[in-house]
Amino acid sequence: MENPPMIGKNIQKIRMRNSLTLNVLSERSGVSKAMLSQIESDKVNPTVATVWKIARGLGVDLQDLLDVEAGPKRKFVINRSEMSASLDTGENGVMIKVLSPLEMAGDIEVYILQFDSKCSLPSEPHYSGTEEYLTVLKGSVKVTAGNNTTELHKGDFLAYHCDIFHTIENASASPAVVHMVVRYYQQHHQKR
Amino acid sequence: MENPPMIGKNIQKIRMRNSLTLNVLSERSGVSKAMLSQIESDKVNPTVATVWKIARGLGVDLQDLLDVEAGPKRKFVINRSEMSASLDTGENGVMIKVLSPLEMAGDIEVYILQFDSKCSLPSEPHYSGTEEYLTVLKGSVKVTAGNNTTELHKGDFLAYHCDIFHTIENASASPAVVHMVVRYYQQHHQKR
DNA sequence: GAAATTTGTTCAATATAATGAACACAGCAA
DNA sequence: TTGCTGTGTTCATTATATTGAACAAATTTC
Repeated sequence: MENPPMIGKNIQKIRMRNSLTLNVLSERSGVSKAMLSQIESDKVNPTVATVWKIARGLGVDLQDLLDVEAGPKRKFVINRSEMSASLDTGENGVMIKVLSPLEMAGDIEVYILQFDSKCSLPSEPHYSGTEEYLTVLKGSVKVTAGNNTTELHKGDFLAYHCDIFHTIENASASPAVVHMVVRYYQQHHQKR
Repeated sequence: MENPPMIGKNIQKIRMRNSLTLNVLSERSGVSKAMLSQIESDKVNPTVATVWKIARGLGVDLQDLLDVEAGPKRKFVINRSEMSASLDTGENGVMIKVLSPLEMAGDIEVYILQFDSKCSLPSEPHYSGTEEYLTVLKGSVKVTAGNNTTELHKGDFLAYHCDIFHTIENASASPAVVHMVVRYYQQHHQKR
């Protein structure tokens, strides 16, 4: 969204579609008829509370009145060879492959984690609201978040919040492979 | 969304997370420091234009400031045995295991797809904005979306929009296994 | 320690969102 | 024609969002 949203036309479109009159919408929403007219012709900058009332009166969600720009559809193919070089985490024995391309960073990221025997991968807390989805492809691992430990074996799936310190550990004598998805609810950006 | 949104706390949370001061955010957004303070303490009903400026200054989308508080934190462990029975798709030869629990349906869903040799899985268009993330765990598959076909081999990763008719096909003579994540951008809601 | 800088908060003034009433223009009935 | 009922638009007033400056409290600097 590059420009301030043009809510006026959206509201009018939805109102027309439902064959509602300004008087009726005014009654249903609690917003004066005059205000509705001025908003629809983009003559004023309405308050979010007012727009919310209108959305309620129309029976739609607030998001529907704000311009939801479709945004460019993305399609990324990452061949195994083009894949970004494996990261080393300082902790030895863990190989991290980033499957998702850089353009998706901060939105949703996909990794393959390869654990040697007897090694672990600690993680700092991510941004609040972030979630991780683990699928064990080979071997078994122990996931500890806070004071909560879960043991996972091949084929198991785990979804958990990761805004606290957490660690993934392979305590067994054989290697383990984990598919991991990190999803950021609100995209983060550079620090000051 | 049943009550008018509490944008104040959301704005403050994001600003704090990025260690931004009111002065800095004021410069970046073009909204006065005084206004920012009052908005964060929910003392006024800001204009949509103002909130949009703030979102721009924070580098986030307008939706992120209006979003209702992120519900209860979830943690799901799905053992391989407890996993929902494999779905049959009508098309023979494709086994679909749903890793993510029912509570996550419509938000983000995780599957393991097992393809026998020479079989395919067609899919109706999902909701607009939906994306799929494929990781090939074994074998190779061909993904066709619209008139666009991509060939993937073991270890490859693919991210693509799936609001059009698309199909995943295993043309080879050996079975294939695919890890698939479906992510719905806007939660769908009831029509009027 | 005191002064200077930075934090976020309130204050009075201004710009403007929001309102109810009056308005203009339609279609429709006598 | 003359009303009459409904549409959406402007008008004058009120309510309030927004601002720059002044403010107090915490932190840094000398």
